[in-house]
Amino acid sequence: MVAALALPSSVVARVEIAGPGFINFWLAQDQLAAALGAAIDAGAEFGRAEFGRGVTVNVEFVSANPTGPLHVGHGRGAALGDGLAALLEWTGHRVTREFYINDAGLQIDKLARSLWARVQQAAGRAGEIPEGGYHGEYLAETARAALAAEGAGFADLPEAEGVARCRQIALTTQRAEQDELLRDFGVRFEVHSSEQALYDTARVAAMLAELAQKELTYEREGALWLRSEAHGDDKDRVLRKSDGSFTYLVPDIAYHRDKHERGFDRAIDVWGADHHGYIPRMRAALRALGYPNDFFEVALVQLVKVIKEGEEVRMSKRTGDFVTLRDLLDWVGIDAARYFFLMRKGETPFIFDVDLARQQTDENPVFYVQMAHARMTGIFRVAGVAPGDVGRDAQLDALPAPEDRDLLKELTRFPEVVEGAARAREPHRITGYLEELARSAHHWYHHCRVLGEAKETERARLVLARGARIVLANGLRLLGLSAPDRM
RNA sequence: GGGCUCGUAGCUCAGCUGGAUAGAGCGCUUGCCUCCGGAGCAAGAGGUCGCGCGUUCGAAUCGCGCCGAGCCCA
Repeated sequence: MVAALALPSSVVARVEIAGPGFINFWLAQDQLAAALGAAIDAGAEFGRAEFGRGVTVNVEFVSANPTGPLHVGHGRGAALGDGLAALLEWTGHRVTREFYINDAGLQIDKLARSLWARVQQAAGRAGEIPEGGYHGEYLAETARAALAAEGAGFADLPEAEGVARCRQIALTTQRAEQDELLRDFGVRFEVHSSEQALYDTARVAAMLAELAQKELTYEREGALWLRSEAHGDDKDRVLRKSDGSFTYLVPDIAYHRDKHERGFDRAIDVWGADHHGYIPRMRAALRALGYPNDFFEVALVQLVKVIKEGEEVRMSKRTGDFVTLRDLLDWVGIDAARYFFLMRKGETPFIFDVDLARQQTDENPVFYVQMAHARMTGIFRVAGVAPGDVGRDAQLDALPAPEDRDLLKELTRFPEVVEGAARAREPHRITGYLEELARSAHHWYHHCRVLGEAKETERARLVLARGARIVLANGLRLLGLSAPDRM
C-alpha cells in the first residue's frame, strides 16, 4: 500500500508502518518552510478559504424583544452569531447579519400599557402596570423623558390614544438603546426586519395563501391547522386559533419564507435554548413549502450564569431582573466579553467568571492570547525593524530548537482550523486554537532567543515571529477582538 | 407522561464526521530562575470518560436501556 502511493520524497520524507492499521508519514522539512512563506504572503488574508463561494447565508441573531434592555444571554447570542457570521465570511460565503424585531403582538401591547401606567405615575397619578406587564425601572425613566418631550398634556390624552403613542415611544426608545449597546459591543447588522411589516406588506397573507393553495392547511374546530406532521413534526399545528388570532408560527413562517424569497441559500437562526422545542415545527413548515432540507439551521445558545467576587450575580437594579449586557461590558470590556462568550460551545450552559475576565495575568485566556501577539510585536520593536521588512523565507536549518518547529507547525494549521470551525458552526474552535498557538508562542519566546543569535538563526526566527504575529492577529480579528501591539 | 440538550481530572472545559498510552488551563506537590523583550521555567500527582448492554478489528465518540442535571411541551 505504501509502495503504491509512490509519494514524492520532496513532500514526504519518511513512511513507517506502525502497528495494525497505522502508517506514519514524516513531512519533508521544506513543506513546513513553504507553508510559513505562504502564510506571510497571504498576510491578513491567511486562513481564508473558498468552500463557501457562491453560497449566500442569512445569519439572524439577538432578535431580542424590544421590551427591555439586553441581558448577558443576548450578549452571548450576539457574540456567537457575529462569530459564526465572520467564520462564514472567512470561508467565502456571502453573509447577511440580520436582526428580527418582534414589534407586533401581545408583548408589545403590554409594553405600551406598562409605559402608559408609568406616564400616569410620573404625572402624579395612580397608574397600574397591567397583569404580566413590565415592571423594570427603565420604563419609569422612559416615561419621565416622554412626559418632558411630549408636554404636560400628554398624560391627559384619552387612554387609547396615549397607549398608542406609548407603543411608538417604547419601541423606538428600546430599539435605539439596543442598537447603541450592540454597536458598543462591536456588532453590526446589515438588515433589521420587522414583524409588523410582515403584516403591513401582506407577506403573512401571501404565505397563508400559498399554504392553502398547496393544500397544506385545513380547518377544524374553528381553527386553521398546518399539516406539519406529514413533514416531520410530531403533530399538526394550529396557525389561527378559533378566536381568530394567529399563533407565533404564522409570522415566523412568513419571515423565513421572506428570507427564502430574498434569495438566501441558508438561513441560520441563533436561538435561546429554551426555544429548542420550536425547531421541529419550523423545519416541518419550511419543508412543507418545498425548501431544501439544509436551508434552515438553528444554533442554540444556553443560559449564562454570571459569577462575580465568588458569588452568582442575579439582579440588576436597572431591570430588576437579569444582569444586563451593559453591566457586563462595564465590568470586563468588549474583548473579554466577546472572547469568553466565544470560548464555549453555544449549547452548553456557561458560567461567566467576571473576576477571571478582568485579570491581567495569563490565567485569563484573552490576556494570554493578546499577550502572545504583543510579545511577537515587541521583538520587532526591540530589533528596530518593521515585521513586514524581515522577508518571508526561513532556512529550517537555522531553526534548531524543538520549540521553533512546534510554533511553526502550530501556526500553519490555522486555515484548516478555520475551515473546520466554519463547517461545524463552532466558533469556539478558534479560541481553543488561539490558546494553543499562544502557548507555543510563549514557550518559544522563553526558550529561543531571537536577537543576538547567529545571523541566520536571528533572521529565521524573525520570519517565524512575523508568521506567528500574523496568525494571532487574524484569529483575534476574525472573532472581532483587538490584537494589541503592547499591553 | 413525551421530547431536546448535557454528564470527561478537585474546578472550568477541549476532544472535529470511531482510531494508537484520553488532553489543556487553574488549583495541588517538588525543584529552578528572579538577567534580557514585565507578570517566568521544568517535572510530578490526579480520570472505571455517569452506569450497563450492544455494533465494530477498534468506542469518550455510534445505537439501545437506565441513573442524574437543565430546559421545552402536555
